Amino acid sequence: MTAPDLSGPIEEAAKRLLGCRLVTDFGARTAVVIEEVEAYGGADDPASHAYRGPTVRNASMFRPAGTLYVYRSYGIHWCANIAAGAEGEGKAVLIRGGRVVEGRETVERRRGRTDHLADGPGKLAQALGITGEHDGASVMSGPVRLEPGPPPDPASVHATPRIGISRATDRPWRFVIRR
DNA sequence: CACCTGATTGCCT
DNA sequence: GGCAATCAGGTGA
Repeated sequence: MTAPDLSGPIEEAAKRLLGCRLVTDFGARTAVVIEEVEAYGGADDPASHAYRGPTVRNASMFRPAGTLYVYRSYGIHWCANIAAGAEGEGKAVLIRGGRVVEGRETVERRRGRTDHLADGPGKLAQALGITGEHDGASVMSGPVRLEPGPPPDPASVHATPRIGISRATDRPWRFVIRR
């Protein structure tokens, strides 16, 4: 059991995160199995926050693979990414959705509901208690941990265009596990 | 089910 | 000043 390989093409790194677990332990241990991700490139990807180079906000994207990049979306939600590729490239994988497998009661309390607990990037971050204070942490050793899991059946992995973006909409860089 | 809208904050143009 | 990698609740078919 070793952490997934996040080097190489960003789409491959993204697919390798499917089936892995994202785990936090803030008061109680909570975990999701990652079932939906999106790949974001660096200077070559107009849809990426890293497209125009490093800024204070996106600095974590340019750090070594495995660095958390947490940003605020629409002024309300937190969204969690994992930097990938080589240091300085600005590539990252947005963790868009997952299935709660540990700490369900804690998650339900954080989410304020018992359904749709982590089926969206903002919901997943809230479910695990991930906020901007975790930006820049390592998922190998920090408070938000990436743990390996059984990879999904390749036949169940579907590629679609990315959601909610207006540029580079032709790239099928969203990957979901469907049965 | 599809579609629409309000909430709310920080970044870049 | 405009817009954004969203969510939740509403309406109507």
